[in-house]
Amino acid sequence: MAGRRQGGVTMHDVAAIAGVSIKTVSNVINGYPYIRPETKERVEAAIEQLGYRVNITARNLRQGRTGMIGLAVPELSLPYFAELADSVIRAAEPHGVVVLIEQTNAIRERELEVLTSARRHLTDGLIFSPLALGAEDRERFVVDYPMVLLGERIFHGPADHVTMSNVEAARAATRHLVESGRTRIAVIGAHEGETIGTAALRVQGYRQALEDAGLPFDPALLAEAGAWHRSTGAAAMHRLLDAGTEIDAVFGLNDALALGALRALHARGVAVPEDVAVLGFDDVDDAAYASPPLTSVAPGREQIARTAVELLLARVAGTAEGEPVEVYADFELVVRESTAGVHAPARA
Amino acid sequence: MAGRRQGGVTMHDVAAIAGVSIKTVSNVINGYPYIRPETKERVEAAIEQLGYRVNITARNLRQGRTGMIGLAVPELSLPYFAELADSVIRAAEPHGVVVLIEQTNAIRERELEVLTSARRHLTDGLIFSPLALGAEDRERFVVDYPMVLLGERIFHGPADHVTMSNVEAARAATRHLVESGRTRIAVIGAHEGETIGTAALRVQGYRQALEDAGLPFDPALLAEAGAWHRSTGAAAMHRLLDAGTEIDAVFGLNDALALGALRALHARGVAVPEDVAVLGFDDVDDAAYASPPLTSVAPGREQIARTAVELLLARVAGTAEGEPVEVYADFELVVRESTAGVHAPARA
DNA sequence: TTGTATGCGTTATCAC
DNA sequence: GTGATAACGCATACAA
Repeated sequence: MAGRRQGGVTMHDVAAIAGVSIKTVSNVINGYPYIRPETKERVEAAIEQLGYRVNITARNLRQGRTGMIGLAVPELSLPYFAELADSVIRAAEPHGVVVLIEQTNAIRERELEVLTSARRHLTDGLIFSPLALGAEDRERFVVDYPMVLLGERIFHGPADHVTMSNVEAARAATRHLVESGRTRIAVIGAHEGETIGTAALRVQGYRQALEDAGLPFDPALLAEAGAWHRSTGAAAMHRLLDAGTEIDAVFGLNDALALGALRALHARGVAVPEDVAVLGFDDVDDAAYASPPLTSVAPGREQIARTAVELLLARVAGTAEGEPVEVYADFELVVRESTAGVHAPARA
Repeated sequence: MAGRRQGGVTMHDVAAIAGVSIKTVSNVINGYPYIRPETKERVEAAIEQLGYRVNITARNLRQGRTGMIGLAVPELSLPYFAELADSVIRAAEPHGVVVLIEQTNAIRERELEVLTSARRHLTDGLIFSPLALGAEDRERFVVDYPMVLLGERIFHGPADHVTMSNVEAARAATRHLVESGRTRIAVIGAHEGETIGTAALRVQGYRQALEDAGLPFDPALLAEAGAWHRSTGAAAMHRLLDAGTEIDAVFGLNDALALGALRALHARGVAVPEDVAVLGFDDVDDAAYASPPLTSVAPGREQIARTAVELLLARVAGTAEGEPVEVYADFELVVRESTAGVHAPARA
């Protein structure tokens, strides 16, 4: 018995029972309009009786499409990507498309493998959020299937790209801190020497905002954090405090970092927002429930997901052709308690 | 050009270039040992030259297996399920199996749809964590494909089942609170009138622990929360505080509820753990980074994922037959600051 | 060691 | 309106 699973009942069986040809069964299933009602009923009865379900694999082979798209992200344990995956699945649903999720763990080899895997033949297209590959790998992204890139690793690449205005968003976030009287704003999550990627763009926005306000830029306020997790955010915050650097605000380059910093500040008895304001980026669900609730930049996740799915499916359908497009999703600064109040300048 | 994507190069093309038959190409790809080295080289060269990749859909149709399993969960935005999905994907990987995630949003119709969808033909089996369906739907779970159930909605059902000892775990958690001197322990997330499901089991463990300690059970300490989100946890906590119920500990039936309660306590100026201890369930990543860090029950997520995948694949391969099995994963109480210190009884 | 031929379960192209 | 029949791309029994 260990062989015949999944019913094994085919269109032929249905056709035999209904006393019609296999083509007619197919017609009924696919909603072909010109069928005599009684024929249709007979077929439907047979389908019901046998518990028949179409074999999608066979249909896929025949049609050359699978109704699946791939989504490659670092890992679902990271709330941002879990929420992104949620949004992508929801966005694909109305199109009758399901999502195959692949985790790369931000490992270079795995990201390369995603691009060339035989699985690419199993999906109609790929939404890819690389974290390890970058501009220097540009030619690896030249592929023969529809792809939409997310994030800040590749710009003007060979594929459609959905991203957000990181520089502008970070600038607006920093401006918000400046406007509430903060002058010694630390940044957690910097990647030294990097000129491309999320960190670099957000630091750039931060510096622009300082410049806008006529505030000096102090490198001592930049704290490194390779992986953007809470633990690294907390560690970086501790380092800043240990170094005795004067600080009245912290800009975590993502929420995990900011929440980690929040935790460290709390542990050290630093009051938030009274002594130090904290601001994050991504507006994950957690942000609203931190103590105090975390001010954060909402990157328009739903919009990013929807846009990515639509761009991808348009390429799949062949309705979109030509040059890759670049879409910037809208962002919004969500102000909460962690940056509340007007601060008296550190040095009067 | 909007038609021929994905190369469209087949084994026939490779065979033609290599000057061999399609069978030989197939042999090379599938690692058939008895091939003359020079033949193999020629084939590999042709594959390289044409950029050929096997069409998995065709292979699937031929072999009657897809190398995919389905994972149906409420939603990935809930950290517990995001982390579970992560673990399932990782557990499937060494078996060369990928995971198709479907979200049910805990909606009854969608959970039923998962069971009967044509997509079931696309996966070799299903790992299903229902939240809306229950024991009364037992016969809906009688299906003709391999399935492993997760959670606490169905016991002794028609499919393999991986779960945890909710009663024991809740009992151990409550005992921990009792042992640190707490006597007025509120529970957040109860589902009134429910006798089955996660909430009922955990409340049962809570009551057992009270009984063990000779403490009375006070219904006023049970706070309802339909959906187990932070917002509902916070709301329930506020209701308890508003009601003036005397409380020196809170047991959130999951971490989201506990974190919401933590937030509410903080907002009301109640000190944790000094005035009120807080304890959660699931040990999601957030728990360790709350303020204060949240004591929680770790439900053995990795073990659950691994066991589920292995059970499922054994059924798929036909190496496991016979009656459904029921596996209880190990749990562990992770004690953190939110329950620290020994509390002086509320009433001396 | 390699080639030929058949079928997996659909959909599509024609006839009828 | 409906029915034969040929693909879709691969794996495999059977030959050679």
